[in-house]
Amino acid sequence: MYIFDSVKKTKYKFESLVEGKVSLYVCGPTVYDDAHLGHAKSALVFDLLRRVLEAKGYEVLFARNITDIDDKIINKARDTGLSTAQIAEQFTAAYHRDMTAIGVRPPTLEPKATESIDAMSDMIQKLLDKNHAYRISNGDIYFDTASDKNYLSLSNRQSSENVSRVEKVSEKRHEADFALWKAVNDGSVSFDSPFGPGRPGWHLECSAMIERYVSSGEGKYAIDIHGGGADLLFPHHENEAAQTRCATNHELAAYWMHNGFVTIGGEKMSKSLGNSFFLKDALKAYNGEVLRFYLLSTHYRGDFNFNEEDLIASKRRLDRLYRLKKRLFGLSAAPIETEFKKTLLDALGDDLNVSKAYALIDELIASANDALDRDPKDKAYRQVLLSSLATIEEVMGFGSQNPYAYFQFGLDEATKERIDTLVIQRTEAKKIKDFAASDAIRDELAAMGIAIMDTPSGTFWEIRD
RNA sequence: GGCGGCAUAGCCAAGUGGUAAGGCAUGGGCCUGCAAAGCCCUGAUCCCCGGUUCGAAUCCGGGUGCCGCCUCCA
Repeated sequence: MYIFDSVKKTKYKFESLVEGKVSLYVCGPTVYDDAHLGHAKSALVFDLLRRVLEAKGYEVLFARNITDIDDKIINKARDTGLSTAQIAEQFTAAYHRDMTAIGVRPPTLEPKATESIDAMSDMIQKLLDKNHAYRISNGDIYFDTASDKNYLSLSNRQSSENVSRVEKVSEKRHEADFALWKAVNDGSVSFDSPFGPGRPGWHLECSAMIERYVSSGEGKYAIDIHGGGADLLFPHHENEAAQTRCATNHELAAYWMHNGFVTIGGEKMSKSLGNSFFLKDALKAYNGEVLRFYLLSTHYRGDFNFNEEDLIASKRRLDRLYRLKKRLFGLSAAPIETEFKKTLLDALGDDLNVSKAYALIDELIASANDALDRDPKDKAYRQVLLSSLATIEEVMGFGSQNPYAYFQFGLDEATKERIDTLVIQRTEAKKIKDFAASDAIRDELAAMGIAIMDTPSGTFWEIRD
């Protein structure tokens, strides 16, 4: 397994801290709104990484947090008249629903910020004890960036001179110092702590939860891999790393991985730009697996420019996998180790070279169709093929749906029945060689967006894009 | 201004020294009553200039263009 470390900017052979085990932590969502395609991309990338590591035999501890307390959640609660807990609960459920739809498996651990306040208090206390943090008169506690000689080493910034746009607080020792704890005295949402009522700083959450739930203890690093979107490298991950480094005797992560952005028209998709494309809306028009296939189709480190034409091209590519599945429908075989699995994992093991993996899948499909044309009854071949397809489902996370249902995405039962009836009528017409009638029915179906295909085992139909 | 990324056929996109994977679209063939599906065939010398090398899309230097981080952000 090779991984590109986005801090050292080099691809390295991956060696886990503990033989046979991997700890992976990814920054999860702040649950104040629905997930957009950028959230989906990030979740998909690390879901794929986790699947690949597992397929390679590692036992993976995969943690992804839920930030369920934050100014944005408070604002949303105020705007809607709901409580922050209700907002957080609502959008956590929405997040889970959307992630499930695109085949992102639930993480091993999903710690919530509000349930980890004591872990954060512990870390703040350690930082205070070691003089890496200080308290100002209103009760806020700040991290002293100047006290960490390695601060800015993660994001490769020379000095904090350019880090001047953080909020101005006169009592801060340095402009770059960031809040660990915000004291609350006005009765708004707060949590009890040894430092009085208040709320934790965002950067602190991840460090504290990693230390509490994931860290293996006293090695050189707390965890193997820390992941997230490229926009988190600075300041979020820089600050996380500083907190962990100063509060404990270890660095935060042995490897850092950052995924590129989803862009629209070449510009980063973000809430602040107002060009967000919500996953739940995309899911109304497209099968979740199609979105998974599409969003994973290019290398994770590059930016991903979303557009519907490419999405349709991806859908057509995935369609081919499902047509092959139709040809094998109902067949099963005991899984065996295949050469395909080895080459697929080799491709993905090279810093998740998905393009290469997709090419292997395309080639598998073409050769399988060819082989099935020549000899549909070759049992040994079918066993190998079924095993290869099972590998695709397990590692890539797509291809697991019923192939007939896949091609009926979005149709209601009445429409399906209507189509089935027409197909039967057409078959009857064909039987008596009334081609004018059968072609007329085919045209009628085409007008409904339905394509039909005659095969040796019967006539099948598909919805067209 | 500081730091970083990207530029490969109509489109998407692999490929870090030896003469360009894969997909979508296009055109052709086989198959088909005709189609669809499927299979096969079909296209680029890799942004520009210079350099290193027997040899570079791949390394170095200089340009041009686009994007991102530096503020919450996947």
